[in-house]
Amino acid sequence: MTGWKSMAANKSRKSSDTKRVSVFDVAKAANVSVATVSRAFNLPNRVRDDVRIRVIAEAQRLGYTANPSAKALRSRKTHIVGTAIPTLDYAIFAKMINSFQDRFSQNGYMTIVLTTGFDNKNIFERVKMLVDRGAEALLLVGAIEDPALRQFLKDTHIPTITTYSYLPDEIVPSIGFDNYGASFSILSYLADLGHTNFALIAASSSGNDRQTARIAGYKDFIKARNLSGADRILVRPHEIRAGADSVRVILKEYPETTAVVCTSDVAAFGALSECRRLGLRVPEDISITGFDDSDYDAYLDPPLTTIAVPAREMGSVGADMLFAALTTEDTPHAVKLDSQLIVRKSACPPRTHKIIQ
Amino acid sequence: MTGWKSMAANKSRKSSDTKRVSVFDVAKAANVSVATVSRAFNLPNRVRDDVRIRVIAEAQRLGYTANPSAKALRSRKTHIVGTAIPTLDYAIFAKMINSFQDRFSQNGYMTIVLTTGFDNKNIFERVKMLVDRGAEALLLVGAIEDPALRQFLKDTHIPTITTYSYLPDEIVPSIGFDNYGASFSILSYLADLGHTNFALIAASSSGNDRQTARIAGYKDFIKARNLSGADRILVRPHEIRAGADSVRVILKEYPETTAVVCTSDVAAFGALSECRRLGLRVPEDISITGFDDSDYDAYLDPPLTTIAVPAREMGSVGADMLFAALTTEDTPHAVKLDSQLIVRKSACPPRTHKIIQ
DNA sequence: TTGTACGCGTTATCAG
DNA sequence: CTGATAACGCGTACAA
Repeated sequence: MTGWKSMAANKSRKSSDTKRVSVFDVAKAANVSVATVSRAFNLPNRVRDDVRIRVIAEAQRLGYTANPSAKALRSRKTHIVGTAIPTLDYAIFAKMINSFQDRFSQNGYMTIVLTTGFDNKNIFERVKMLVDRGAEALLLVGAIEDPALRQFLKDTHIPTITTYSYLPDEIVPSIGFDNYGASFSILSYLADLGHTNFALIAASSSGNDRQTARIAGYKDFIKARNLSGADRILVRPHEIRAGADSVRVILKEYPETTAVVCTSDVAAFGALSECRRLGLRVPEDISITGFDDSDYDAYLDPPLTTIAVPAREMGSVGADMLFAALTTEDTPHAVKLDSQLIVRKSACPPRTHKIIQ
Repeated sequence: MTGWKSMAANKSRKSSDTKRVSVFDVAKAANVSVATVSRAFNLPNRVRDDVRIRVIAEAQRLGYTANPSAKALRSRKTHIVGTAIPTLDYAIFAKMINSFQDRFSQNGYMTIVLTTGFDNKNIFERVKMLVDRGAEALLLVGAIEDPALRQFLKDTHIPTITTYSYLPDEIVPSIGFDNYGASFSILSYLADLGHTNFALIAASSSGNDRQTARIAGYKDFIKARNLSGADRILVRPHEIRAGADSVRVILKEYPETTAVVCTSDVAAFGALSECRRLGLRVPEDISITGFDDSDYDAYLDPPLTTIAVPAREMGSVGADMLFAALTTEDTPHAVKLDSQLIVRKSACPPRTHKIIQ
């Protein structure tokens, strides 16, 4: 039990009884100049083999590791990349960050994550924090809604990409999929099944272009096909409970509804569970669809029909894109990933019978 | 479309056409020395009011923000905290990191996250990465299994805490709950219901003290009460599918089993779903319990009886503990959080009938 | 209260 | 291929 705590109590010197070893120490030990030590690590082929080997050996023996701050100060490279995402509590973001971080760390970069909530109108402050902290590149989510942030990005030229939405007209490269089209494809599937009466459970679209696009896709499809339900839209936070509440409202207010479309799996899950609690059969009495393709969707009762979102891929290829940008390689301006309709069992042709309410 | 890309293509100068403004620039603009500028920000009360105001104003106007690397180099404070966790893909860790990061960022610290997988025997490398990168403090998960890491932590005295397990004898402070006891409490509940034939679905315990403790709790309880199933233990990764596969094996190999205990909710969820697929009723035919209390547990069919894990709390009070340690305040050596048995509907007294296999 | 000057640990630029 | 030395941008004795 002689951990750092006993040390910390000793106010005189905090965690540095044995002062950190620097290039200087290694230089002395290896009988070379500091410049050579630095080169031995950073430009290995510009130092004679035996010297390099000796230097590295001494460094190893002394336990030397370059001070990242000094390194960053001099080289102007922090090797830190910043990410601003709505939340880690939501599986798709966690999944994306997980693969992003995993991939980027292979390039010697560390990932700082900052959560911002779902409304992109207020992320400027957070993003500035990130770059003030030395982030060399940025990973964002969705469209850049704040004009101030947009201007900032233009001015500073800091490599940035944005994810989840395919945004060919955005000022920074994007990697994502067509949220509008995804809505279309799921509505199209339901319409082909024979549904004409829809309802939508969505999250707030304020500063959230993914929700905005999904909702727009829903509305436009319905209008285009002359179906009904274009304004049967319930907006609630991304929570299971919200899905449950919403479906109850739908059943009561719009009993003609035969298909409930959700812009997230959690909402769909809540809706599913509430229907069961109410004694309604899904999909026989009512069809329900999700969005995300969470791991558990396939194991639900009934298995959830949904849209598969390439979360992991956005993280890993997003990392590659950003790294390419960092190294001045050419980067595609926008890459469009597929979002696939996953047909399972939570939707079927509309009921022809009455449901007891 | 004049983002950073067009700039990056211009190899001559990357993202710094307008060179960063420094204390020097502000000093000049405000007609004071650099020292005063520095003081205006860091020791505000040691500079005359009107001067300070002028300096801050000029800084604002020029868009000055201190270079974090220079600051860190000089002050020996990076304001970065490192976290090494198994994965972000698993909700409880994501949840913990989310609240940790949220809390710590309020203290002006940035959080670097590095994933390590579930086996703590190999995290030393990753942890060293973190401190080499300037992490002032560390958040780990579970017992410190690697002697090299243990020694490293002792030598460097870098503030570290470990989470998820209550570990009063660990060399660093811990915040977590009694995993062993949690197993006991769920087994106890099932035994009181009348169960005598158990099976366990667990994850690998290699370098994972939480699993080790939960498995030990399971075994010990069964032996202590002279029940059966102490060695009916299936070890599979934390995946839904693994839970499904496992329960099938149990049904086939150990048909006498009436209660399946899982060390994670995902496993339990998979087991639940597989039972349904097999036409078995839960809990009438077989009882199943989970571990974690994921958000969706309450909405499952049947709602899952499980152990509630204080993930969010571990993150936020863990952040507080670490911050206290960083500021040389006294820190409790180990804080024990509650893990509560949440009784829902996935367990009941054992069947008295035969189940069709 | 303010300014001068030094050093934090590296890397980059020159000579040699 | 190697060594001396000048920055990098900031905080802080010390002196004024």
